[in-house]
Amino acid sequence: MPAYCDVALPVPLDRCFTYAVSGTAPAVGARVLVPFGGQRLMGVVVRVHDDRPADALAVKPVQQVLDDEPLLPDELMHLAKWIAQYYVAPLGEVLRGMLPLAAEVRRHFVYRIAEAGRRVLQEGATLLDGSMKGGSRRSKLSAEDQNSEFAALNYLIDSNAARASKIRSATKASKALLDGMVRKKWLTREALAEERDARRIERIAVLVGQGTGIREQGTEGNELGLTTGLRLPKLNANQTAILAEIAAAGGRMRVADLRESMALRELGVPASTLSTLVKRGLVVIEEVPENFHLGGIPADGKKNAHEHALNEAQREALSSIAAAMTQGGFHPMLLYGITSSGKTTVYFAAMQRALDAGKSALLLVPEIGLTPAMAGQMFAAFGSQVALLHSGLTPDERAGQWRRIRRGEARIVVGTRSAVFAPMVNLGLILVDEEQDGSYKQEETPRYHARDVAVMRAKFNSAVVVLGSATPSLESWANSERGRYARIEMLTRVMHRPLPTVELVDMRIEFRETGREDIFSRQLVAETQATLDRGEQVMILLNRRGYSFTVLCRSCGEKIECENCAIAMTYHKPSAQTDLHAHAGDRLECHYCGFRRSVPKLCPKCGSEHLFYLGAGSQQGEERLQELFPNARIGRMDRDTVRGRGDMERLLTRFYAGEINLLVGTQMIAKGHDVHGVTLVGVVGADSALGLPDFRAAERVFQLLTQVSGRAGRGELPGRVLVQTYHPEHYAIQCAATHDYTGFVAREMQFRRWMHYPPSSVLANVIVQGQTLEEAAALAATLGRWFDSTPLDKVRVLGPAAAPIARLKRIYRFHFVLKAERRDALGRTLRALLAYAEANAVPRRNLIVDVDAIHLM
DNA sequence: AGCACGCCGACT
DNA sequence: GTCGGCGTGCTC
Repeated sequence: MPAYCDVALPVPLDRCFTYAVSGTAPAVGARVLVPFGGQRLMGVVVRVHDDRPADALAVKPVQQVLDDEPLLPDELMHLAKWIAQYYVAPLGEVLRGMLPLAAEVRRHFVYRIAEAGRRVLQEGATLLDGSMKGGSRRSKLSAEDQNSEFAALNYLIDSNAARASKIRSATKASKALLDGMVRKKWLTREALAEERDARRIERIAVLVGQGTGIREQGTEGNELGLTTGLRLPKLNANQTAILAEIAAAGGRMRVADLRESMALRELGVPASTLSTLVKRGLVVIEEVPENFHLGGIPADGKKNAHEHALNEAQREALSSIAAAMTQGGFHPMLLYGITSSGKTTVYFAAMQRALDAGKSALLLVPEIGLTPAMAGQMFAAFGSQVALLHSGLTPDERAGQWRRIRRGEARIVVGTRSAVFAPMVNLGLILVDEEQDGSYKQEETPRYHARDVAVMRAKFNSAVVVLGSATPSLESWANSERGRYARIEMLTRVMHRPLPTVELVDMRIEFRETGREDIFSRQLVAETQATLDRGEQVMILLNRRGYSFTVLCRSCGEKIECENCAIAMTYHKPSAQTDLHAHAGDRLECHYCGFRRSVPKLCPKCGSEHLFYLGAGSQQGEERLQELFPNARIGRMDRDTVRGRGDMERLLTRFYAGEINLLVGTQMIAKGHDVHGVTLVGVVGADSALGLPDFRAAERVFQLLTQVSGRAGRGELPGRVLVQTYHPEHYAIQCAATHDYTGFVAREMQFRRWMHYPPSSVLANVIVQGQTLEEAAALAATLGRWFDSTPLDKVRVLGPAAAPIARLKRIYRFHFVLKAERRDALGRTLRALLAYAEANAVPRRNLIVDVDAIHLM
């Protein structure tokens, strides 16, 4: 019987730890609770063995095995190891990201009184007196806190050990105060961790007498049909109403639903009425683990309903995907379908085919793509087989969904980035919608790209993976050119609607002719007016939020920078009522760290009063549009007006209903909304990104322009797009204007080849950070010396250089960019670099390794 | 990453 | 002389 197991723990260490097991060894893939340092952590067993560790004395025992069977199937363990290797990330941190079951373990500390604490308490009177006199004295504690300390000591002398929350409620002693007492050795603290059932308990009101046949005897007794044989106590109107409600629901009803329904009827039945009924024995409350609720959506949709509506291109796409599934084995595919070609319909049909074949299917969508409308469609089509995984779930809900999927109850899963780890049973199909979307890349360790993980997962599962996009990333396009991905094309819009006509407005000429720096060109103003006059709708993309994105001092030339970041601050005007910010005053805001400050009257650097507000954001755009079109019904969509999920839906609903006929916003408005009344799309300042020091700038601009253009003409009427630009000759702009994806790709590939950027190379960004400029520079120099002195195997290194954002949240940053022709060479170099860093006092926390970085900031 | 342990300044 | 600040180094 194996005596040891290796456990991956969620700590930034590139190794596992060995623990002793007693009795039956846990399975690989099971979670365990283990002591680690002064804490208890949840880890995942990665190996069970009998190899006595070199330092056998140090081995501690596993505290508790949390899963009898592997929680993570082999497939996901394999995937985790691949991610750890590929992204140079600790396995334990990868596994933590895969398991949304943190809610099932409760970690806490218990406090006990120590010898010193008892002494303090005994000598309490005198000590207290003494210290009170010193009142202010050395201790920063207030008299109140000191009293709490004594109260806590008194409390703990009675109750042997207690948790912080308990002590707090009894004595008002905060956790910080308790930890202070631990430092003074008055208390001891012990880390504990234990399993808990994360399922929500739901309360169900059940009529007493139900199931005895009484109810079924029907209406002869009285309208409640439950009185026969029972002495009917006197009931008031509220009580009768509740009983009637439960009876109408068949004698059992969730308490939450009951409340809802009583409230809806405006009966104003107080919650206490139910407890009265319980006390009187007429109703019992059952507590059962919560099941999944569909909120009244029909459980099973019409089978293959979507396939009826398929056009020829869609049918062909579907049959390619279906054929791959039938054939079996790993089939990566790129679905290149122009905007409004109906990719979503194909996804639905393909998922249905997977179900028909007894397989499960996973649909990944960008963060912003999982709208309630989309969720509604999923439920309508697949009913209770659907599980949703998105950032809006509480940890408990997430755990609940995860379990449903793991048990095989949910065979259709829709979710954002981390849903790529959903524990699907019999996975047959993975779909990645908008595969080029940047939100698939996780911006913290492990820095994986969900699209690439999806491809590997499909490979490990011999499944079909479909990457869908109107503007595929260059990486995916290159893979399809090389034949690594099969390419499916859908090049016509549904109903044969024409693509919108795109016209460029050269803002240099506009300035020359008007002599003014207006946000909106004369042409855009005129066409907007004409479109609104025809009763049609307009969307205007203004891809910066706030009012002005820079405040410049005309005297010294400095821009006002954030205190924490090397970033110009954005000016936000006093709130229009559309802003949801609680304190939406006149302010400057840093869009990277959230820092806010008041708007200075004088330049903070030189004291000049000649401050100049530069560049128009969406807020200013809205204001200007209100001046230009006083009769338009204007809406604004950006992070200031859309905070929660519901906000976006509400705004879109109003837009859809025509309550809004002119919508201005940031790139949020470009993503996938299907509003049929839009016939004009205006694009303002989207090309400013072309000036950024970012090798993907042109690709991003092209994608954004294509996406937002795709919002025009989705209904009966043809669409038109006006793009205001200072770079009308740039190929990203030109190709977007002519709907020429392949033309764009050809030009951009050439650039990437020349510069050895992906997909002509593989790339990693290594950021070196420090609290001070000196520290960061010194660490960067240390690594720089390694690069200088080490012969690298087909890896080019750029740097050290100041990172494009040289300071972020008060951290100074330098970076290296590594480019290699081959993946394995890059990985070897990164690992060697980390080894050198460890050996040369460069702490791991000062290094960020970003493999396949999507931006180099 | 936590969290321990250990060395140093501030105040009785 | 003690407390509490925070810099180094380890975690099976």
